[in-house]
Amino acid sequence: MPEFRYAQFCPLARASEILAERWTLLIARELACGPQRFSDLRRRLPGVSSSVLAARLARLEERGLVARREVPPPSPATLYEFTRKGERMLPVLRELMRFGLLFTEPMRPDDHLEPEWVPVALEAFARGGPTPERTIGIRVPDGDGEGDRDVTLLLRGGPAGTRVERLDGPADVTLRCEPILVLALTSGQLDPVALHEEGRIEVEGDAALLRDLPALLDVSDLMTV
Amino acid sequence: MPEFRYAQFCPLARASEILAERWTLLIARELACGPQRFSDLRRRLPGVSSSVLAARLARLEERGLVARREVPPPSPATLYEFTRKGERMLPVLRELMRFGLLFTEPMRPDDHLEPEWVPVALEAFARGGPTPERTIGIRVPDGDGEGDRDVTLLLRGGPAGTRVERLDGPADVTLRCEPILVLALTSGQLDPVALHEEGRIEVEGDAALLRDLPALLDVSDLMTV
DNA sequence: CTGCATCCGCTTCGATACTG
DNA sequence: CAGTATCGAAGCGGATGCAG
Repeated sequence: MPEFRYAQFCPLARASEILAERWTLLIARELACGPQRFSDLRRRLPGVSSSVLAARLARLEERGLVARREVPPPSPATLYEFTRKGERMLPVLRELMRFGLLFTEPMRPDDHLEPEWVPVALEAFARGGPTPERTIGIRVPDGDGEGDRDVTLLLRGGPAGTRVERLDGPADVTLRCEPILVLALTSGQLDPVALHEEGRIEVEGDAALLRDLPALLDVSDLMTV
Repeated sequence: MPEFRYAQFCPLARASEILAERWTLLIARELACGPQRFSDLRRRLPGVSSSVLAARLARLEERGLVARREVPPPSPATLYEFTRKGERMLPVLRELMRFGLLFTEPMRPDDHLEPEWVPVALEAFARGGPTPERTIGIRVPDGDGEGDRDVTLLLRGGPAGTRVERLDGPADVTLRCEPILVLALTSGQLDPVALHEEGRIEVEGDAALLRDLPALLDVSDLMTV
């Protein structure tokens, strides 16, 4: 299995050899959602071929960025997960997400959208400076087979910036909506009060508090110029 | 000219479509050194074919990330440079450089090393927290045709972190050495006093002050675990 | 079922040659 | 100097096969 190399003594070139191949960064994003099986990854990455996925995982493992863990019976499986070294990719993913906001809209006809991407993305967009002291809960339906488990997160504003916690809990206001609406709401493109009145989102608490969403995140800044 | 697309509504996927192709990130690094001509880029990126370089530049221009500027006679040329939008790539380059440090050593036999990469890399490694209040000058010889112009920079420690200025000026101590030694010196792998005694580096001022280099930068942290 | 390996047709890449 | 043209090689997506 040959591997491409740039003849350059430069950390950027080394990073590009490892990460800048087709699918590799998206595999990393999936692992940032937690350990995944081979078949999970195939389902969550429509279009990837099994041979390429196997090759990428093997390469990441060989580099020490990803480890496999065998889950014993009754439902045996191989889980792929980040090593400590692999977690070093997370800041890279963060900046790529922030950069990519410039090109995210419009949605394209066949675009897939995995609910679990929402918390990972919002972590990347969390504002660093002081933000309004609000706790906003977000739930997006994870409708795999109508099991209707929600992906949940808490956005917690504060003087040291916004923190994202991937769990459910008490909040000043809680929003439940399709993942496709999260970007428009966090950027301020769509008004949560209007959406609530139209019945396109579910809100527990005062929907007007959701107008603070853009203040908690860098989304609107990152989507312009 | 077809373009690859991931069928995913996700900023990371969009960013990967644009940046995670062969050579694109390295082209961006060159533009981070300043405007460049087509032939500059070819020389600084050994191995890139003219057709791929042209295709990448065309794509970056079409995305609004890079602009061309015509320089009028007497020495007419086309310069490629970042747009404001293109400068949004810089944080991505920064994190990739920081990640890539894990895989930078060892140098490979045919590795090229452009002196102008040094200031760009050190900007990426500048420590954010309080650092010793020292000003350290670094000069690396840019021996293109023995013109012996140096690439110069100042590393300025302070309570708000280390700043990197790409210019010459007064410093507590100034180091002049081959670019290949900069990584070993800034990570603390090699001792500047010993190197100075061996005559492998030139120093103006007290060579012992160069032992503060690792404290000004994140290099040693980023190269481990 | 899961976790791949193999084959095939298509796209992309690298090297060289050539042009305004 | 700034690219385009060409062509063999490598990489990729999709389908299929197969062992545990």
